[in-house]
Amino acid sequence: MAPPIPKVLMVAEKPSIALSIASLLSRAQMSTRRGSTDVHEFEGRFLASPARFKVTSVIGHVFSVDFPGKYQDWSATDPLDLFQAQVIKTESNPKAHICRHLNQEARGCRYLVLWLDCDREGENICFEVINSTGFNINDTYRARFSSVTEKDVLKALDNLVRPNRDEALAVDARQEIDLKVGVAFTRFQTSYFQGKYRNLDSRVISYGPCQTPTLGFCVQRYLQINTFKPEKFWSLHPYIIQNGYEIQLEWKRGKLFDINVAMMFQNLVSEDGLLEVTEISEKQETKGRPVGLNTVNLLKVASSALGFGPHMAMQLAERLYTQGFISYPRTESTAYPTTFDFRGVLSAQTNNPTWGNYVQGLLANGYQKPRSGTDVGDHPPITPMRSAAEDMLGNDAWKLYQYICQHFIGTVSPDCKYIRRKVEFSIGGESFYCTGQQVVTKGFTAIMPWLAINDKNIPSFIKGQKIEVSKLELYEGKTSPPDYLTESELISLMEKYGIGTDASIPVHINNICERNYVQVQAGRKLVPTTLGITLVRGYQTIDPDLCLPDIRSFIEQQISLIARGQVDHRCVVQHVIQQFKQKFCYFVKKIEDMDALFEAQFSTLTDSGRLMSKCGKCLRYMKYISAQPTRLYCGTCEEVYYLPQKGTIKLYKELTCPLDNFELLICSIAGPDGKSFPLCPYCYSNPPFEGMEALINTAKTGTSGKIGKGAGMPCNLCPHPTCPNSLVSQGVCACPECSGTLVIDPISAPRWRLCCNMCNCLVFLAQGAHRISTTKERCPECESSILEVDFNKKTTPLEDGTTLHRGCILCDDLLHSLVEMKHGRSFRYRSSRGRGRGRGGRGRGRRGGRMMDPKMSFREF
DNA sequence: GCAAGGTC
Repeated sequence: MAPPIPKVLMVAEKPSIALSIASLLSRAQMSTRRGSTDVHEFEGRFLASPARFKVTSVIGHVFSVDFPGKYQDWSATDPLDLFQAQVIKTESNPKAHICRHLNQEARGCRYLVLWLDCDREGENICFEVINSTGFNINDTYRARFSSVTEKDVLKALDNLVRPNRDEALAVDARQEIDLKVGVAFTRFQTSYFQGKYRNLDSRVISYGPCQTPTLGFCVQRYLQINTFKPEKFWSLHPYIIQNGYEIQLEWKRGKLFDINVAMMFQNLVSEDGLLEVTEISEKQETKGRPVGLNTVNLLKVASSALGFGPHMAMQLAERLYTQGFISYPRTESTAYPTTFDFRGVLSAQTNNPTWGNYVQGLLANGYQKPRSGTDVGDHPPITPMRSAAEDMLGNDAWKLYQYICQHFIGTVSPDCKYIRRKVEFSIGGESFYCTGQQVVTKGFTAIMPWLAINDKNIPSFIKGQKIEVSKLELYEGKTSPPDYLTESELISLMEKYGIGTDASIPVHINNICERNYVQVQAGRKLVPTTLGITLVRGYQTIDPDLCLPDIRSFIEQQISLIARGQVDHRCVVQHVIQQFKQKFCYFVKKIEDMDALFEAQFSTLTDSGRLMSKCGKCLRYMKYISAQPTRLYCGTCEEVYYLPQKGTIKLYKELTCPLDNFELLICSIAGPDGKSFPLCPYCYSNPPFEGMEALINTAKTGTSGKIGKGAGMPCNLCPHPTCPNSLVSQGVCACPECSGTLVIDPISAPRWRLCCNMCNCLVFLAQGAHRISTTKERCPECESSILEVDFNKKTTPLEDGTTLHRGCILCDDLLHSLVEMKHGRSFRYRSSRGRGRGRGGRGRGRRGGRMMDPKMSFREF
């Protein structure tokens, strides 16, 4: 029997590329099935033999690096240890199950062909795929293609190479270095400064080899502005009247910074009084059409002309791309591939109401070959694909699409040509001039009118002609500081210094905004905040390298040694990590120098905040710090207690926690979906019962502080057996929507409600009742806590006009009829499911060494 | 809660 034809697995970097490659190789004769990513199958030839192809893709990196679990606890890890820590690779997107998908698709395949982007990251993803599939390197090939065109794809398949392990290892090195350096500095800074200053409004004080130099650029400009000393200058401007027009002439010397010298020239000129035309020149100038549009230039235009931040611009571009209106928006290249179908792309634009006629003209009269640009070998420049109308895209996306179209049309339009005239004059031994210009060919500026050159007419002169000075002005000016860095300028600087990539530049800018280091102001100018300025000034004081762009270039240059196979990967990582470790140690040693700057800018906890509740340790009042993250500060014990970050905090009836004697607080979240719950400030940060952390982490109350070790246990999660505020006392029944428990909201009167202690579920009870409370009794049917309701005398539903009623909200007809679910789901006793398991919870303490289930036992009704 | 890099 003939051997079965071999199967070839091909993997691309993203689903769209897999689809294109499969369509090209199969001439659209493939079958497609769904998986984690689509798989396209067809028959063809591979290595000169018949073969069956399967083309699928990853979605970017399969893995990312992290520290093992034991390093995840901030308080239990010395950041210094991170430099020596092991790093592990975990799946970047566990829900996508890409690793499993690749492994499954690889089964029964003889060969692996990797169609990843042709850069270091792509090479690294090659090995991620190899590791996920377990292919032997001898059966693994790499296709190198610079565009997804039939010609390129076929050429790549005929010229397969091997994946480049050195380039992949360079990326591994970068990942490890970035992780260790970033996380170590971030954790140290955050822990050091947070909780020390009241108005420090950032939850994380991050450091990163890209984000920090990015911030550095913004602060550098700020410091330039702040230290700028204006200087006076003077300039001489003679005026003449020629053919009835008054013209101001420019001085060849520009400006002078010494008034005496300037006045001397003024005298010379005014004594002469007669200008002589010494030179008349006319020259044709060209303003060149643009090269193809790459991501960085798109982002710059989006920020400076359209008012979209890079983050938003990329989101819009991404959507336009997935909807097929534009080509792939992440590219560095500005050169079109030789095979680019200009006519096809132009033809799609002939119906556009704004530029359709212009495009028809280009098609009829011949469009220009675009300027050469640079080809980085990634993707073609960003161009329109399908034609669109404004109502198909929405306002913002339309603006971006419009620009992309205009830019593309501009690249195949003629250059703009204009005539520049210059007339030079002499008087008293000084030279002056005036210029004018006249457009001959609008060229691409017809379609990109914001780049148009304005005509400026000057009257005609004759060489040797003498003209009287009508007025002589000695202009006094003042040098002015630069303006804040615009986002567009920042993008240029980042590109120039190699900070980030086309895809990550928006992320870094977004980061420094979100961390509250800079703010975007009108005109998309980046104004650093006090925090941003203080951080950078701190680095400048301790170790300026930390915020300079060279820190990135150093890493890049080191890992390039690996990529070129010149130095062993481990050696480089060790060397670089050692350097950063030393910098880190020095930074830690000198942190007080930075702290001095913080002290000057921010108020310490001790001198701020209003008195709130009593500390259980020293019995003195603690101060409430309302700035994020909200917390209590005990000045006597010098302790900080974090609080829920949402809602208002008040003292709760001067009640105290039976465990630690701290006064209880009540947190109320306003609004129709609001709720309130008591908490002990000490227990909230330091849950008293073992095993609570895991539970707290699953509670989606939106209120847990998530700060400090084990933060986030309010009383409604507390399993204390006798405290009247604990879950055990206040819990009523299982939440119908999650695994939590419904608890009485103690201050919800008269709109009585139960709130889930884990999710946002709300259940409204008898409205207007005087009092609703739990009792120690339990419903024999469903084990819910029996409620005691004291109805209002006027509105009581009880027949004899009495007000007191006891019952189960699920099984008691009267109470159940008064229950109303917030989101309209049914809420009733389901008798068919395993009840009576006898796990009576209330009043029960520890059993068999394990914590009592704090969700209470009536979960399974 | 932490970096930077892919992509969605």
